[in-house]
Amino acid sequence: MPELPEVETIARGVDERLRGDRVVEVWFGGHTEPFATAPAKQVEGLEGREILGVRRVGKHIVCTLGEGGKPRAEWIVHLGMTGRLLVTTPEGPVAAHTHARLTLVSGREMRFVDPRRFGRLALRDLSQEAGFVAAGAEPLTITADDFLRVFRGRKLAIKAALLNQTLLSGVGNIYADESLFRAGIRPRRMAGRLKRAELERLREALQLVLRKAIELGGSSVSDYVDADGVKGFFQLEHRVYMRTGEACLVCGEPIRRIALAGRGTHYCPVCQR
DNA sequence: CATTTCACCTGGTGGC
DNA sequence: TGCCACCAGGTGAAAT
Repeated sequence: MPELPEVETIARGVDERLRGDRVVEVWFGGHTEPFATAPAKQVEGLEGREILGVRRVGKHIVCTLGEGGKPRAEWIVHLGMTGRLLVTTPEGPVAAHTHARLTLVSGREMRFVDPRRFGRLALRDLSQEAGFVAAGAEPLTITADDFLRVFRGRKLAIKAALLNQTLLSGVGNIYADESLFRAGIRPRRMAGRLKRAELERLREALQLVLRKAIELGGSSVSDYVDADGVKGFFQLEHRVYMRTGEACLVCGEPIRRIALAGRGTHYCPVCQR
């Protein structure tokens, strides 16, 4: 489900609602896949702690837990393809595939739901480990020079490069396709062969699309919802993603779909060179 | 090393 | 209706 704008929307929503709240009790479901850190260690880091803040790092949601205002641990949630992080009341019906429930002093509850179980939950004990940092550059604020540097010499398709989280952290399939369309660049072009002007167009298109998507609460293609269960609206602004065979909104040519880097990739053969 | 492919899961859709 | 193939917002391990 979630790329940078969706994760940002959820992180902001959880931060607004739960900052200053305190974890009373943690419940975990029986599936093992979501646990990148042993459940017992996660319980230890969470229970009794105050939520000092919640932020997005790449596609990860980082909840800082502490005592007396001092950070002691980070609970890191990655939503995979179908993960949801919801703030609810304990009485609300529990959705299928709920893997974690955190009851809070305020009487609310935070839930992690993920049908496909590609999502991951981890805990970093800040007395033993450093805080979580992204592997790649931040797409929203990367400078023109750094953007050029990221792709220089790369012998892979620009679409594949955009999806590589160690280069940029946060771009996924929707926003890769949408930014390449707006920059007029074919997804298969080799990253290292793009001209300076093309890469600058791409950076501007990417940042525009990401900012606009955050404003609209993300893209709800099938089942994405924010921390309150509310859908986003950026899917109404998609120009190529999941529009295979439909007319290009600029030139009328049918939008094409190819497989690239194992992902469905959508582009206009006329507008993108 | 850099790059590519595929397995990991459930659920929805569309063809027969 | 049932069955099956294929597809889906991601990523890491294995292969090349």
